[in-house]
Amino acid sequence: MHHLFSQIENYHPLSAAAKEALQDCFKKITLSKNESLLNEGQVCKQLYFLEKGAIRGFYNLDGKEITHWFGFENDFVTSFHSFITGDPAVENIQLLEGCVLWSISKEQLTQLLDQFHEIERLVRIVYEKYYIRLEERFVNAQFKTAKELYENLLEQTPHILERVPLGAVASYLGISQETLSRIRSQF
Amino acid sequence: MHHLFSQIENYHPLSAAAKEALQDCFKKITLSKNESLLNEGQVCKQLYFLEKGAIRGFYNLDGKEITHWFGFENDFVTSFHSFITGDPAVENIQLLEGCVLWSISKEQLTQLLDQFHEIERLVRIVYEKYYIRLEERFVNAQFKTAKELYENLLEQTPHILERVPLGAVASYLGISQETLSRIRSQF
DNA sequence: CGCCGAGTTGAACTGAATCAAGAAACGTGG
DNA sequence: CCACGTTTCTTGATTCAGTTCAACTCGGCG
Repeated sequence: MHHLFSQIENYHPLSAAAKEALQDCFKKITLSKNESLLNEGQVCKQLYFLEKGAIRGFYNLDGKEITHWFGFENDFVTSFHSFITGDPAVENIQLLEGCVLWSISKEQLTQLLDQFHEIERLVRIVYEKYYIRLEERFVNAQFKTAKELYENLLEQTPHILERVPLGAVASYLGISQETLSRIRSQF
Repeated sequence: MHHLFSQIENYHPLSAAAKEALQDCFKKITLSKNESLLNEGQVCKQLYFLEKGAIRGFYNLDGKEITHWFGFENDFVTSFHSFITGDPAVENIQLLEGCVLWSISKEQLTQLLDQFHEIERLVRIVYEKYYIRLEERFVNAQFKTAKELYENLLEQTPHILERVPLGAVASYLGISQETLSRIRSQF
């Protein structure tokens, strides 16, 4: 739990009271490779903090699995759309490795947001960071060649290439697995 | 100002005190077509609410202007990355039509976030909505043909096609102006 | 009236997808 | 610890959607 809070306080420091309240909510989960956190059609009612391991979010398109995000150590993970709106998720969340997670329910989080201004702030700041991440990825994705996308990945998030099957990386970049394989062989 | 608050309270209702404080901060601005709200290299220190008109955000890539978002009536508008991080913006913000805007500075907003939990919540909820929007657009953009992108635009945001020059729409969709022109002629 | 920006149309080119087959790596049970 | 089947990755040949470059049309505005 130590680690969880040191990461959280990287975003925004918390009072003892707020930490205590959070402590009562977060539950530790350990799952093994290939297990699912969420299947499409379900409503995502949990927010997770990923302490150790790797996770992917993917959806099905014409019989293919399109991975649209990865989660690694110290990432917050959820099916954002479903978690916020309460709609059934269109995506699946699956473990790429055995993982150690901390879980909190939407209900619990909502209560904490009511009770603690500082937790509302924490969440606001986390959103800012994640919005910027998504924006950067979006701007990057458009108007870049497959080779440039690969180079960006190599520079910015090389751990993805090391820990994730090629097919998942390819769909994440928006290119075919064959193309990614060919590009990689040039390096 | 009436209108501004009715829109804001669509996201989250506010107490009289919070509204009063906001009222003191928001300043009305009227600008005409083609004027700039922000140029690349500047730090964006203002958040705008767009009451009337149309705006685009674009950046330069290989001598081309890539429009990556549009703002219309009732949108919040800023150079998000720059506003949050304080880094110089890579993008420009330009009016596509004459606009009526309400402006608040980052400094002012920061103070309000400290004073009012409910404003912190308002902002948090606005972020959620905008994050979901961006996510949807991102998922849409990847793996769709030019024709599908056009059809989506027609269905979901036809006002963009009606109020924006074709070249800007094309770069927004991530396709060339010529391709967009050809596709449009098929309908 | 003639210029200028915006949009259209045509022809050639190309990056990446697709289809197809084979090689390597992986892990599971005998 | 090896054999077999499955999944993952590579390589080749072909095809195609969309880009690029270039010329042309159209409508407004000084």
